[in-house]
Amino acid sequence: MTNARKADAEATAGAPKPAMREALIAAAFQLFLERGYEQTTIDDIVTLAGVGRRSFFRYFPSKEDVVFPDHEQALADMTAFLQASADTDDPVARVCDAARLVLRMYTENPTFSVQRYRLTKKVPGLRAYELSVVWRYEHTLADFLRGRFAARRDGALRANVVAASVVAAHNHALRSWLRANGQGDAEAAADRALAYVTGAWTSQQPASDNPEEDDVVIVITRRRTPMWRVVRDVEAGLGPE
Amino acid sequence: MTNARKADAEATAGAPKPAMREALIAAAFQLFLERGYEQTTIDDIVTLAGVGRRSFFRYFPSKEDVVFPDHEQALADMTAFLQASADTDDPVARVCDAARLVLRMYTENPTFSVQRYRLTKKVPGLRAYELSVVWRYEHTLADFLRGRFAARRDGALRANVVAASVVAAHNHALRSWLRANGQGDAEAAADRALAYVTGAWTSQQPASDNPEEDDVVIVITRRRTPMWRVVRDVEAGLGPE
DNA sequence: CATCACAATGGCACTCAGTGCGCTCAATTG
DNA sequence: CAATTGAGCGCACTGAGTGCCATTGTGATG
Repeated sequence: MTNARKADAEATAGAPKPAMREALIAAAFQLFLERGYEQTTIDDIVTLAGVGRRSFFRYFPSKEDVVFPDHEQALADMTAFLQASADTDDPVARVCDAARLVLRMYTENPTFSVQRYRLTKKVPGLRAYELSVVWRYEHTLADFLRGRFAARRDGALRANVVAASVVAAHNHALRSWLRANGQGDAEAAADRALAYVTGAWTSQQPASDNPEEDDVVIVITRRRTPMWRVVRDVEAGLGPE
Repeated sequence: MTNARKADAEATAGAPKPAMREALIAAAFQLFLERGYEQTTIDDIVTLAGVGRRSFFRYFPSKEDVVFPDHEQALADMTAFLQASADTDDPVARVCDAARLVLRMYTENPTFSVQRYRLTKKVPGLRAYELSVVWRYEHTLADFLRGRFAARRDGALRANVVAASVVAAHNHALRSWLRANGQGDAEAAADRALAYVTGAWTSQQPASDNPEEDDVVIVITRRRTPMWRVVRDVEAGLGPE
Protein backbone atom coordinates (compact mmCIF):
# COMPACT_ATOMS: atom_id res chain seq x y z
CA MET A 1 0.00 0.00 0.00
CA THR A 2 2.49 2.58 1.11
CA ASN A 3 5.25 1.26 -1.06
CA ALA A 4 3.07 0.74 -4.09
CA ARG A 5 5.59 2.45 -6.35
CA LYS A 6 8.55 0.46 -5.25
CA ALA A 7 8.51 -1.30 -8.59
CA ASP A 8 8.59 2.06 -10.41
CA ALA A 9 11.58 3.27 -8.45
CA GLU A 10 13.40 0.07 -9.09
CA ALA A 11 12.60 0.32 -12.77
CA THR A 12 14.07 3.84 -12.99
CA ALA A 13 17.04 3.36 -10.72
CA GLY A 14 17.96 -0.07 -11.97
CA ALA A 15 19.42 -2.29 -9.29
CA PRO A 16 21.26 -0.59 -6.46
CA LYS A 17 18.57 1.69 -4.93
CA PRO A 18 16.06 0.17 -2.53
CA ALA A 19 13.24 2.71 -2.40
CA MET A 20 12.43 2.19 1.24
CA ARG A 21 15.96 2.93 2.27
CA GLU A 22 15.81 6.34 0.63
CA ALA A 23 12.42 7.03 2.13
CA LEU A 24 13.73 6.27 5.60
CA ILE A 25 16.76 8.49 5.13
CA ALA A 26 14.57 11.35 3.91
CA ALA A 27 12.11 10.98 6.77
CA ALA A 28 14.88 10.70 9.33
CA PHE A 29 16.72 13.81 8.19
CA GLN A 30 13.52 15.81 7.97
CA LEU A 31 12.78 15.04 11.61
CA PHE A 32 16.39 15.33 12.79
CA LEU A 33 16.62 18.81 11.30
CA GLU A 34 13.33 20.12 12.56
CA ARG A 35 13.33 18.69 16.07
CA GLY A 36 16.79 17.29 16.71
CA TYR A 37 18.36 13.86 16.67
CA GLU A 38 17.74 12.78 20.23
CA GLN A 39 14.22 14.16 20.22
CA THR A 40 13.36 11.91 17.29
CA THR A 41 12.47 8.28 17.96
CA ILE A 42 12.55 5.42 15.52
CA ASP A 43 8.79 5.31 15.78
CA ASP A 44 8.60 8.91 14.60
CA ILE A 45 10.72 8.07 11.58
CA VAL A 46 8.86 4.97 10.49
CA THR A 47 5.52 6.67 11.05
CA LEU A 48 6.51 9.56 8.80
CA ALA A 49 7.92 7.18 6.23
CA GLY A 50 4.79 5.09 6.47
CA VAL A 51 6.56 1.80 7.05
CA GLY A 52 6.79 -0.70 9.86
CA ARG A 53 9.16 -0.18 12.72
CA ARG A 54 10.91 -3.48 12.12
CA SER A 55 11.80 -2.46 8.58
CA PHE A 56 13.98 0.37 9.81
CA PHE A 57 16.37 -2.05 11.43
CA ARG A 58 16.44 -4.19 8.34
CA TYR A 59 18.08 -1.33 6.44
CA PHE A 60 20.05 0.28 9.24
CA PRO A 61 21.55 -1.69 12.08
CA SER A 62 21.26 1.29 14.39
CA LYS A 63 19.77 4.75 14.62
CA GLU A 64 23.18 6.28 13.98
CA ASP A 65 23.65 4.44 10.71
CA VAL A 66 20.89 6.35 9.00
CA VAL A 67 22.97 9.50 9.38
CA PHE A 68 25.88 7.99 7.46
CA PRO A 69 24.17 6.00 4.75
CA ASP A 70 27.01 6.17 2.22
CA HIS A 71 30.11 5.48 4.30
CA GLU A 72 29.90 1.74 4.03
CA GLN A 73 30.03 2.03 0.26
CA ALA A 74 32.83 4.58 0.38
CA LEU A 75 34.85 2.29 2.59
CA ALA A 76 34.38 -0.54 0.13
CA ASP A 77 35.39 1.78 -2.71
CA MET A 78 38.52 2.81 -0.86
CA THR A 79 39.49 -0.78 -0.20
CA ALA A 80 39.01 -1.67 -3.84
CA PHE A 81 40.97 1.40 -4.93
CA LEU A 82 43.93 0.47 -2.76
CA GLN A 83 43.88 -3.15 -3.81
CA ALA A 84 43.99 -2.02 -7.43
CA SER A 85 47.31 -0.26 -6.83
CA ALA A 86 50.32 -1.13 -8.91
CA ASP A 87 53.45 -2.07 -7.04
CA THR A 88 55.26 0.77 -8.74
CA ASP A 89 52.92 3.42 -7.37
CA ASP A 90 54.15 5.59 -4.57
CA PRO A 91 52.21 4.33 -1.54
CA VAL A 92 51.85 7.72 0.09
CA ALA A 93 50.50 9.31 -3.06
CA ARG A 94 48.12 6.42 -3.44
CA VAL A 95 46.86 6.89 0.08
CA CYS A 96 46.33 10.59 -0.59
CA ASP A 97 44.27 9.74 -3.64
CA ALA A 98 42.24 7.36 -1.52
CA ALA A 99 41.54 10.23 0.85
CA ARG A 100 40.48 12.39 -2.07
CA LEU A 101 38.02 9.67 -2.95
CA VAL A 102 36.32 10.12 0.39
CA LEU A 103 36.37 13.88 0.06
CA ARG A 104 34.60 13.59 -3.25
CA MET A 105 31.82 11.62 -1.62
CA TYR A 106 31.20 14.65 0.60
CA THR A 107 31.49 17.29 -2.12
CA GLU A 108 29.10 15.46 -4.38
CA ASN A 109 26.24 16.30 -2.01
CA PRO A 110 27.13 19.62 -0.44
CA THR A 111 23.82 20.40 1.22
CA PHE A 112 23.47 16.91 2.64
CA SER A 113 27.03 16.95 3.91
CA VAL A 114 26.61 20.32 5.56
CA GLN A 115 23.37 19.29 7.23
CA ARG A 116 24.99 16.15 8.54
CA TYR A 117 27.97 18.14 9.75
CA ARG A 118 25.71 20.38 11.82
CA LEU A 119 24.08 17.31 13.31
CA THR A 120 27.28 15.54 14.23
CA LYS A 121 28.66 18.72 15.73
CA LYS A 122 25.76 18.90 18.16
CA VAL A 123 25.15 15.27 19.08
CA PRO A 124 27.92 13.47 20.99
CA GLY A 125 26.62 10.06 20.00
CA LEU A 126 26.88 10.92 16.33
CA ARG A 127 30.33 12.37 16.79
CA ALA A 128 31.44 9.10 18.36
CA TYR A 129 29.94 7.17 15.49
CA GLU A 130 31.70 9.36 12.96
CA LEU A 131 34.97 8.80 14.77
CA SER A 132 34.59 5.07 14.42
CA VAL A 133 33.96 5.51 10.71
CA VAL A 134 37.02 7.70 10.31
CA TRP A 135 38.98 5.14 12.28
CA ARG A 136 38.04 2.47 9.76
CA TYR A 137 39.27 4.67 6.92
CA GLU A 138 42.50 5.36 8.73
CA HIS A 139 42.95 1.71 9.57
CA THR A 140 42.45 0.74 5.95
CA LEU A 141 45.06 3.25 4.84
CA ALA A 142 47.47 2.13 7.54
CA ASP A 143 47.08 -1.52 6.59
CA PHE A 144 47.90 -0.69 3.00
CA LEU A 145 50.94 1.34 3.97
CA ARG A 146 52.10 -1.31 6.42
CA GLY A 147 52.22 -3.76 3.57
CA ARG A 148 54.26 -1.41 1.44
CA PHE A 149 56.59 -0.37 4.23
CA ALA A 150 57.16 -3.88 5.52
CA ALA A 151 60.79 -3.88 4.47
CA ARG A 152 61.56 -0.52 5.99
CA ARG A 153 62.90 0.10 9.44
CA ASP A 154 59.99 1.15 11.68
CA GLY A 155 57.70 0.40 8.77
CA ALA A 156 54.62 -0.16 10.93
CA LEU A 157 55.21 3.02 12.88
CA ARG A 158 55.67 4.97 9.70
CA ALA A 159 52.53 3.49 8.23
CA ASN A 160 50.45 4.46 11.25
CA VAL A 161 51.80 7.97 11.45
CA VAL A 162 51.50 8.68 7.76
CA ALA A 163 47.96 7.37 7.70
CA ALA A 164 47.07 9.54 10.68
CA SER A 165 48.64 12.58 9.05
CA VAL A 166 46.84 12.05 5.79
CA VAL A 167 43.52 11.61 7.55
CA ALA A 168 44.15 14.70 9.66
CA ALA A 169 44.99 16.76 6.59
CA HIS A 170 41.95 15.48 4.77
CA ASN A 171 39.73 16.23 7.73
CA HIS A 172 41.18 19.69 8.08
CA ALA A 173 40.29 20.55 4.51
CA LEU A 174 36.92 18.86 4.75
CA ARG A 175 35.92 20.58 7.94
CA SER A 176 36.94 23.98 6.64
CA TRP A 177 34.74 23.40 3.63
CA LEU A 178 31.86 22.20 5.81
CA ARG A 179 32.17 25.17 8.12
CA ALA A 180 31.93 27.38 5.05
CA ASN A 181 28.60 25.71 4.21
CA GLY A 182 30.03 23.88 1.26
CA GLN A 183 31.34 27.03 -0.40
CA GLY A 184 34.85 27.15 -1.84
CA ASP A 185 37.07 24.59 -3.48
CA ALA A 186 37.43 21.66 -1.13
CA GLU A 187 39.56 19.68 -3.56
CA ALA A 188 42.10 22.47 -3.84
CA ALA A 189 42.24 22.86 -0.07
CA ALA A 190 42.76 19.13 0.27
CA ASP A 191 45.53 19.21 -2.30
CA ARG A 192 47.30 21.92 -0.33
CA ALA A 193 46.89 20.10 2.97
CA LEU A 194 47.95 16.76 1.57
CA ALA A 195 50.97 18.33 -0.11
CA TYR A 196 51.89 19.67 3.28
CA VAL A 197 52.04 16.22 4.85
CA THR A 198 53.61 14.48 1.88
CA GLY A 199 56.27 17.13 1.98
CA ALA A 200 57.00 16.29 5.58
CA TRP A 201 56.93 12.56 5.03
CA THR A 202 58.99 12.74 1.87
CA SER A 203 57.13 11.22 -0.93
CA GLN A 204 55.47 12.02 -4.12
CA GLN A 205 52.69 14.17 -5.25
CA PRO A 206 50.18 13.60 -8.07
CA ALA A 207 51.41 14.45 -11.53
CA SER A 208 48.90 16.69 -13.36
CA ASP A 209 49.30 20.42 -13.99
CA ASN A 210 51.03 22.00 -16.92
CA PRO A 211 54.77 21.73 -16.75
CA GLU A 212 55.68 25.00 -18.47
CA GLU A 213 56.84 28.29 -16.96
CA ASP A 214 60.55 28.35 -16.43
CA ASP A 215 61.05 30.62 -13.49
CA VAL A 216 63.81 29.01 -11.55
CA VAL A 217 64.51 28.67 -7.87
CA ILE A 218 67.73 27.48 -6.36
CA VAL A 219 67.66 25.86 -2.98
CA ILE A 220 70.69 25.01 -0.94
CA THR A 221 70.21 22.61 1.87
CA ARG A 222 72.25 20.25 3.92
CA ARG A 223 72.07 16.76 5.25
CA ARG A 224 69.60 16.17 8.08
CA THR A 225 67.53 19.16 7.12
CA PRO A 226 63.93 18.17 7.71
CA MET A 227 62.18 17.67 4.45
CA TRP A 228 59.31 19.96 5.33
CA ARG A 229 61.76 22.79 5.57
CA VAL A 230 63.05 22.06 2.12
CA VAL A 231 59.54 22.07 0.79
CA ARG A 232 58.76 25.30 2.56
CA ASP A 233 61.82 26.98 1.11
CA VAL A 234 61.08 25.75 -2.37
CA GLU A 235 57.51 26.92 -2.11
CA ALA A 236 58.64 30.27 -0.84
CA GLY A 237 61.07 30.52 -3.73
CA LEU A 238 58.41 29.61 -6.24
CA GLY A 239 56.14 32.30 -4.91
CA PRO A 240 52.34 32.21 -4.83
CA GLU A 241 50.89 29.35 -6.73
CA MET B 1 23.49 -3.58 55.45
CA THR B 2 25.52 -4.66 52.48
CA ASN B 3 27.73 -1.62 52.61
CA ALA B 4 28.21 -1.72 56.35
CA ARG B 5 31.95 -1.29 56.02
CA LYS B 6 31.76 1.76 53.85
CA ALA B 7 32.99 3.85 56.77
CA ASP B 8 36.01 1.57 57.16
CA ALA B 9 36.99 1.89 53.55
CA GLU B 10 36.65 5.64 53.66
CA ALA B 11 38.75 5.77 56.78
CA THR B 12 41.58 3.88 55.07
CA ALA B 13 41.34 5.60 51.70
CA GLY B 14 40.92 9.10 53.04
CA ALA B 15 39.10 11.53 50.79
CA PRO B 16 39.47 11.06 47.04
CA LYS B 17 38.27 7.44 46.73
CA PRO B 18 34.56 6.77 46.90
CA ALA B 19 34.39 3.17 48.02
CA MET B 20 31.32 2.30 45.99
CA ARG B 21 32.96 3.45 42.78
CA GLU B 22 35.86 1.07 43.30
CA ALA B 23 33.53 -1.75 44.23
CA LEU B 24 31.56 -1.25 41.04
CA ILE B 25 34.69 -1.21 38.91
CA ALA B 26 35.95 -4.39 40.54
CA ALA B 27 32.64 -6.19 40.15
CA ALA B 28 32.25 -5.05 36.57
CA PHE B 29 35.71 -6.21 35.49
CA GLN B 30 35.32 -9.51 37.23
CA LEU B 31 32.17 -10.21 35.26
CA PHE B 32 33.43 -8.72 32.01
CA LEU B 33 36.47 -10.97 32.11
CA GLU B 34 34.70 -14.17 33.05
CA ARG B 35 31.63 -13.90 30.82
CA GLY B 36 32.24 -11.00 28.44
CA TYR B 37 31.14 -7.39 28.25
CA GLU B 38 27.91 -7.77 26.32
CA GLN B 39 26.89 -10.83 28.29
CA THR B 40 27.06 -8.80 31.49
CA THR B 41 24.13 -6.60 32.44
CA ILE B 42 24.10 -3.68 34.81
CA ASP B 43 21.93 -5.78 37.10
CA ASP B 44 24.63 -8.46 37.23
CA ILE B 45 27.19 -5.86 38.24
CA VAL B 46 25.17 -4.18 40.95
CA THR B 47 24.06 -7.53 42.33
CA LEU B 48 27.65 -8.70 42.65
CA ALA B 49 28.68 -5.39 44.16
CA GLY B 50 25.72 -5.56 46.52
CA VAL B 51 24.40 -2.11 45.70
CA GLY B 52 21.30 -0.71 44.09
CA ARG B 53 21.01 -0.47 40.35
CA ARG B 54 20.40 3.26 40.46
CA SER B 55 23.72 3.82 42.19
CA PHE B 56 25.64 2.51 39.21
CA PHE B 57 24.47 5.36 37.05
CA ARG B 58 25.26 7.83 39.78
CA TYR B 59 28.94 6.96 39.42
CA PHE B 60 29.10 6.12 35.73
CA PRO B 61 26.97 7.83 33.13
CA SER B 62 27.01 4.73 30.94
CA LYS B 63 28.07 1.12 30.94
CA GLU B 64 31.10 1.97 28.83
CA ASP B 65 32.41 4.49 31.34
CA VAL B 66 33.14 1.84 33.93
CA VAL B 67 35.76 0.40 31.56
CA PHE B 68 37.66 3.70 31.41
CA PRO B 69 37.40 4.98 34.95
CA ASP B 70 40.61 7.02 34.90
CA HIS B 71 40.50 8.80 31.56
CA GLU B 72 38.48 11.72 32.76
CA GLN B 73 41.15 12.44 35.33
CA ALA B 74 43.95 11.95 32.82
CA LEU B 75 42.31 14.37 30.45
CA ALA B 76 42.09 16.95 33.20
CA ASP B 77 45.75 16.34 34.04
CA MET B 78 46.75 16.83 30.43
CA THR B 79 44.83 20.06 30.16
CA ALA B 80 46.45 21.36 33.33
CA PHE B 81 49.87 20.29 32.11
CA LEU B 82 49.49 22.16 28.85
CA GLN B 83 48.15 25.27 30.51
CA ALA B 84 51.19 25.29 32.76
CA SER B 85 53.50 25.57 29.76
CA ALA B 86 55.91 28.45 29.48
CA ASP B 87 55.75 30.49 26.32
CA THR B 88 59.36 29.65 25.66
CA ASP B 89 58.77 25.91 25.56
CA ASP B 90 58.83 24.18 22.23
CA PRO B 91 55.16 23.42 21.63
CA VAL B 92 55.79 20.13 19.87
CA ALA B 93 58.04 18.85 22.64
CA ARG B 94 55.45 19.92 25.16
CA VAL B 95 52.76 18.01 23.35
CA CYS B 96 54.96 14.94 23.28
CA ASP B 97 55.41 15.19 27.03
CA ALA B 98 51.65 15.44 27.40
CA ALA B 99 51.34 12.21 25.46
CA ARG B 100 53.90 10.59 27.73
CA LEU B 101 51.68 11.60 30.63
CA VAL B 102 48.87 9.49 29.22
CA LEU B 103 51.21 6.62 28.55
CA ARG B 104 52.26 6.65 32.15
CA MET B 105 48.67 6.27 33.24
CA TYR B 106 48.60 2.99 31.34
CA THR B 107 51.96 1.71 32.48
CA GLU B 108 51.18 2.38 36.12
CA ASN B 109 48.62 -0.45 36.06
CA PRO B 110 49.93 -2.97 33.57
CA THR B 111 47.55 -5.83 34.34
CA PHE B 112 44.52 -3.58 34.37
CA SER B 113 45.56 -1.94 31.12
CA VAL B 114 46.15 -5.26 29.40
CA GLN B 115 42.83 -6.65 30.55
CA ARG B 116 41.06 -3.57 29.29
CA TYR B 117 42.94 -3.78 26.01
CA ARG B 118 41.68 -7.30 25.44
CA LEU B 119 38.16 -6.14 26.15
CA THR B 120 38.24 -3.15 23.83
CA LYS B 121 39.77 -5.25 21.09
CA LYS B 122 36.80 -7.62 21.15
CA VAL B 123 33.86 -5.30 21.75
CA PRO B 124 33.04 -2.79 19.00
CA GLY B 125 31.11 -0.58 21.36
CA LEU B 126 34.10 -0.21 23.65
CA ARG B 127 36.40 0.45 20.73
CA ALA B 128 34.11 3.28 19.65
CA TYR B 129 34.12 4.67 23.16
CA GLU B 130 37.89 4.53 23.33
CA LEU B 131 38.11 6.35 20.03
CA SER B 132 36.05 9.19 21.41
CA VAL B 133 38.37 9.38 24.40
CA VAL B 134 41.43 9.44 22.17
CA TRP B 135 39.75 12.08 20.08
CA ARG B 136 39.41 14.30 23.14
CA TYR B 137 43.12 13.91 23.87
CA GLU B 138 44.01 14.74 20.30
CA HIS B 139 41.64 17.68 20.28
CA THR B 140 43.21 19.03 23.45
CA LEU B 141 46.67 18.78 21.95
CA ALA B 142 45.53 20.35 18.69
CA ASP B 143 43.93 23.27 20.51
CA PHE B 144 47.14 23.90 22.37
CA LEU B 145 49.20 23.77 19.21
CA ARG B 146 46.75 25.95 17.33
CA GLY B 147 47.29 28.66 19.88
CA ARG B 148 51.04 28.40 19.51
CA PHE B 149 50.99 28.23 15.74
CA ALA B 150 48.48 31.02 15.32
CA ALA B 151 50.97 33.33 13.67
CA ARG B 152 52.25 30.74 11.25
CA ARG B 153 50.99 30.22 7.77
CA ASP B 154 48.72 27.15 7.81
CA GLY B 155 49.03 27.14 11.58
CA ALA B 156 45.75 25.35 12.16
CA LEU B 157 46.56 22.69 9.61
CA ARG B 158 49.94 22.17 11.14
CA ALA B 159 48.44 21.94 14.60
CA ASN B 160 45.96 19.29 13.54
CA VAL B 161 48.47 17.20 11.67
CA VAL B 162 51.13 17.36 14.35
CA ALA B 163 48.60 16.42 17.01
CA ALA B 164 47.41 13.49 14.92
CA SER B 165 50.97 12.35 14.34
CA VAL B 166 51.87 12.53 18.00
CA VAL B 167 48.79 10.61 18.99
CA ALA B 168 49.46 8.00 16.33
CA ALA B 169 53.03 7.56 17.51
CA HIS B 170 51.91 7.33 21.12
CA ASN B 171 49.28 4.77 20.24
CA HIS B 172 51.73 2.76 18.22
CA ALA B 173 54.05 2.43 21.17
CA LEU B 174 51.22 1.85 23.61
CA ARG B 175 49.59 -0.86 21.54
CA SER B 176 52.87 -2.67 21.01
CA TRP B 177 53.34 -2.72 24.74
CA LEU B 178 49.77 -3.89 25.35
CA ARG B 179 50.09 -6.64 22.77
CA ALA B 180 53.19 -7.79 24.63
CA ASN B 181 51.08 -8.12 27.79
CA GLY B 182 52.73 -5.15 29.40
CA GLN B 183 56.22 -6.55 29.04
CA GLY B 184 59.04 -4.36 27.76
CA ASP B 185 59.79 -0.68 28.09
CA ALA B 186 56.83 1.29 26.86
CA GLU B 187 58.42 4.62 27.70
CA ALA B 188 61.45 3.89 25.59
CA ALA B 189 59.32 2.77 22.68
CA ALA B 190 57.28 5.94 22.98
CA ASP B 191 60.43 8.03 23.02
CA ARG B 192 61.56 6.39 19.81
CA ALA B 193 58.20 6.84 18.12
CA LEU B 194 57.79 10.42 19.25
CA ALA B 195 61.32 11.27 18.14
CA TYR B 196 60.40 9.91 14.76
CA VAL B 197 57.50 12.33 14.55
CA THR B 198 59.25 15.36 15.94
CA GLY B 199 62.06 14.70 13.50
CA ALA B 200 59.66 15.12 10.65
CA TRP B 201 57.79 18.11 12.02
CA THR B 202 60.40 20.26 13.70
CA SER B 203 63.85 21.53 13.02
CA GLN B 204 65.17 19.57 15.95
CA GLN B 205 66.19 16.02 15.26
CA PRO B 206 66.28 13.32 17.94
CA ALA B 207 69.30 15.09 19.36
CA SER B 208 71.28 11.87 19.56
CA ASP B 209 73.26 10.70 16.57
CA ASN B 210 76.10 12.68 15.16
CA PRO B 211 74.96 16.18 14.31
CA GLU B 212 77.88 16.96 12.07
CA GLU B 213 78.12 16.37 8.39
CA ASP B 214 77.65 19.50 6.42
CA ASP B 215 77.27 18.00 3.01
CA VAL B 216 75.32 20.40 0.90
CA VAL B 217 73.01 19.80 -1.98
CA ILE B 218 71.96 22.37 -4.51
CA VAL B 219 68.70 21.85 -6.32
CA ILE B 220 67.51 23.89 -9.21
CA THR B 221 63.86 23.67 -9.98
CA ARG B 222 61.23 25.66 -11.73
CA ARG B 223 57.78 26.93 -11.13
CA ARG B 224 55.02 24.33 -11.19
CA THR B 225 57.43 21.51 -10.71
CA PRO B 226 55.55 18.91 -8.70
CA MET B 227 56.77 19.00 -5.16
CA TRP B 228 57.37 15.28 -5.01
CA ARG B 229 59.97 15.70 -7.73
CA VAL B 230 61.74 18.35 -5.70
CA VAL B 231 61.73 16.14 -2.68
CA ARG B 232 63.00 13.19 -4.65
CA ASP B 233 65.85 15.25 -6.09
CA VAL B 234 66.81 16.63 -2.71
CA GLU B 235 66.78 13.18 -1.19
CA ALA B 236 68.84 11.85 -4.03
CA GLY B 237 71.30 14.67 -3.47
CA LEU B 238 71.48 14.02 0.26
CA GLY B 239 72.15 10.36 -0.29
CA PRO B 240 71.14 7.49 2.00
CA GLU B 241 69.71 8.56 5.30
C1' DC C 1 18.49 13.70 73.88
C1' DA C 2 15.42 14.99 70.24
C1' DT C 3 15.23 16.62 65.92
C1' DC C 4 16.21 18.86 61.82
C1' DA C 5 18.76 19.21 57.61
C1' DC C 6 21.17 16.99 54.11
C1' DA C 7 23.39 13.93 51.27
C1' DA C 8 23.82 9.25 49.73
C1' DT C 9 21.31 5.31 48.47
C1' DG C 10 17.56 2.21 47.10
C1' DG C 11 13.35 1.11 44.68
C1' DC C 12 10.01 1.78 41.10
C1' DA C 13 8.18 2.89 36.88
C1' DC C 14 8.95 4.59 32.49
C1' DT C 15 11.07 5.52 27.62
C1' DC C 16 13.40 3.91 23.89
C1' DA C 17 16.87 1.24 21.07
C1' DG C 18 17.50 -3.10 19.35
C1' DT C 19 16.27 -8.37 18.63
C1' DG C 20 13.84 -12.79 17.75
C1' DC C 21 10.01 -14.94 15.89
C1' DG C 22 6.13 -15.88 13.38
C1' DC C 23 2.69 -14.17 10.16
C1' DT C 24 0.97 -12.27 5.64
C1' DC C 25 1.23 -11.11 1.01
C1' DA C 26 3.18 -10.81 -3.30
C1' DA C 27 6.06 -12.28 -7.20
C1' DT C 28 8.46 -16.02 -9.10
C1' DT C 29 8.98 -20.64 -10.76
C1' DG C 30 8.42 -25.62 -11.41
C1' DC D 1 -1.92 -24.19 -10.12
C1' DA D 2 0.87 -25.20 -6.07
C1' DA D 3 5.31 -24.40 -3.83
C1' DT D 4 8.86 -21.50 -2.79
C1' DT D 5 10.90 -17.32 -1.57
C1' DG D 6 11.60 -12.91 0.20
C1' DA D 7 10.13 -8.44 1.69
C1' DG D 8 7.48 -6.27 5.00
C1' DC D 9 4.68 -6.20 9.32
C1' DG D 10 3.35 -6.97 14.31
C1' DC D 11 4.38 -8.33 18.71
C1' DA D 12 6.65 -9.39 22.65
C1' DC D 13 10.92 -9.21 24.97
C1' DT D 14 15.63 -7.61 26.83
C1' DG D 15 18.48 -4.13 28.58
C1' DA D 16 20.36 0.69 28.98
C1' DG D 17 19.39 4.91 30.83
C1' DT D 18 16.24 8.51 33.46
C1' DG D 19 13.03 10.84 36.71
C1' DC D 20 10.90 10.71 40.94
C1' DC D 21 10.30 9.75 45.59
C1' DA D 22 10.94 7.10 49.88
C1' DT D 23 14.48 5.65 53.12
C1' DT D 24 18.45 5.72 55.78
C1' DG D 25 22.53 7.24 57.91
C1' DT D 26 25.15 11.31 59.63
C1' DG D 27 26.27 15.41 61.61
C1' DA D 28 24.84 19.83 63.43
C1' DT D 29 21.86 22.21 66.46
C1' DG D 30 18.09 23.22 69.66
